Amino acid sequence: MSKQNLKPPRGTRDLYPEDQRFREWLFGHFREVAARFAFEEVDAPIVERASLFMRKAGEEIVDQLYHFELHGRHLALRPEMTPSIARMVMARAGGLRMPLRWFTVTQNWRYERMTRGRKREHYQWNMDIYGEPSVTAEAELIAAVTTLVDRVGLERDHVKIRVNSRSLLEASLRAGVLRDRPEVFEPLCVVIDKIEKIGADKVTDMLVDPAGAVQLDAASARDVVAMLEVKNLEDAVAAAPADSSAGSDLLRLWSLLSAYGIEDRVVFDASVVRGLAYYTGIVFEAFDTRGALRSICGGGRYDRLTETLGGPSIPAAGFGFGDVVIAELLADMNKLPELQHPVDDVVFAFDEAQRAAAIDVATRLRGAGHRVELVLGTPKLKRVITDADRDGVDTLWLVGPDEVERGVVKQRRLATGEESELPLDSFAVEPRG
RNA sequence: GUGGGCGUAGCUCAGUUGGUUAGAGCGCCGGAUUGUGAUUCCGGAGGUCGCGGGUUCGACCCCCGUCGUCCACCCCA
Repeated sequence: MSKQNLKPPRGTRDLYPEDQRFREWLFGHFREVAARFAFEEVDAPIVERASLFMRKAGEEIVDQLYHFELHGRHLALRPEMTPSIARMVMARAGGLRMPLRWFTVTQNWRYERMTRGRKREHYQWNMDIYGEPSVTAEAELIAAVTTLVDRVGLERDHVKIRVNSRSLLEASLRAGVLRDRPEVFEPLCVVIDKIEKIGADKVTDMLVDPAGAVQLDAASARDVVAMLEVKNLEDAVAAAPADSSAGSDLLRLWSLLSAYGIEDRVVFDASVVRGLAYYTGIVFEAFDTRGALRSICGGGRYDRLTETLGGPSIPAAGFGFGDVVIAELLADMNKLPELQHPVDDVVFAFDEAQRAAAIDVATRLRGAGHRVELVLGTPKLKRVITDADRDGVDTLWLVGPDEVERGVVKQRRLATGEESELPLDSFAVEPRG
């Protein structure tokens, strides 16, 4: 046997019990929030036809796909969940009661460079609404995000959500600088998505760049960048063309968010456009207010995706919420939960002669829904108690020679040290779970 | 992709200006008389110094490559 590298591949993670406990805790909150909003969970294969992801996104995404040819088929690990959901909706579009609310918690893969908060595999919570054209859908989605933020223990001012409308921007540009070239709207969004990181001057340069995809004149580029710097909803709405509903949609959204009581948790930001090509309307992203981390989640309206995939036109909105950035934020804020190995009862036979009796006790407890650790060897009692205490065990069942001879089992409550003896063959068990 | 930092015990790290048997704290295992949780004390296991080459009488240390990781830039959810 030659030596081999036993580390997990770059950008992937092993999850030890303490890691997995955290993940299950987080996923539990994802699922519970989704349930409270009456979303149903769905799933899809982690391997899809590569074309599902390449169709709209272009070559850069292709480079980030984990993809391979097998028996002449071009397959890929899913980099995001949205196309799979769209595919599933399209397949049953005629029979689904709209609007439908679906959520997923899935592992996604992207072959790309790693930085803080970005790995090659990560889990993502997606919530999607299909068949609802009004911003009541976006409002519900944003409310779900804030509910999750609260549930995991973050403070109200740790996270805020930036909101913009791509259709507002698009309407303004089509009435102006893009009047004759509507097709450059998407590349323009890709450029201005960077404004937070590279600054207004560089974005202006890129918009003007004669070798670039947009090629505006200098004055138009400055106008566009000036539009993005609007941080005030009223100013943005006032600047919107009269023939667009984008302004009134934004106002409606704000009034809905106010009804949810979360108006203070969203900020209008005209520079938020999101990087994905399929967004068409409201877009939003959650960020930590210190500005130290990447976006915590992102989403928006994507009314044309099903059409783009060759299906019927179905309005849709949704978001993806990753497990990596939220974990880093919780760590930074010192809000990581302390999670124990969940054990309710420990059953201990002092000696192998009491093994059968101990197994019987454990089996009856397990039958009543208890999580029971049966001590497998015969360590010292002191050790058993110390370990059980550290795991937060509720009850220790002591099955010794003395007890068995008298037909009893000794029950010790770890929290109080209180002990009592119960009949071995007929003790009552409180149901749990 | 470019530049830089790092990689020594399960974890966090020291260390040797190149020189016999590589260290600490925490953790883990065992013990401090007979069946009860703390503290303390004692003892123990565990490392081919990321991996592979090279230089050297001799490499954990120097050089090259490689893998992993972090940061910045780049790119992008």
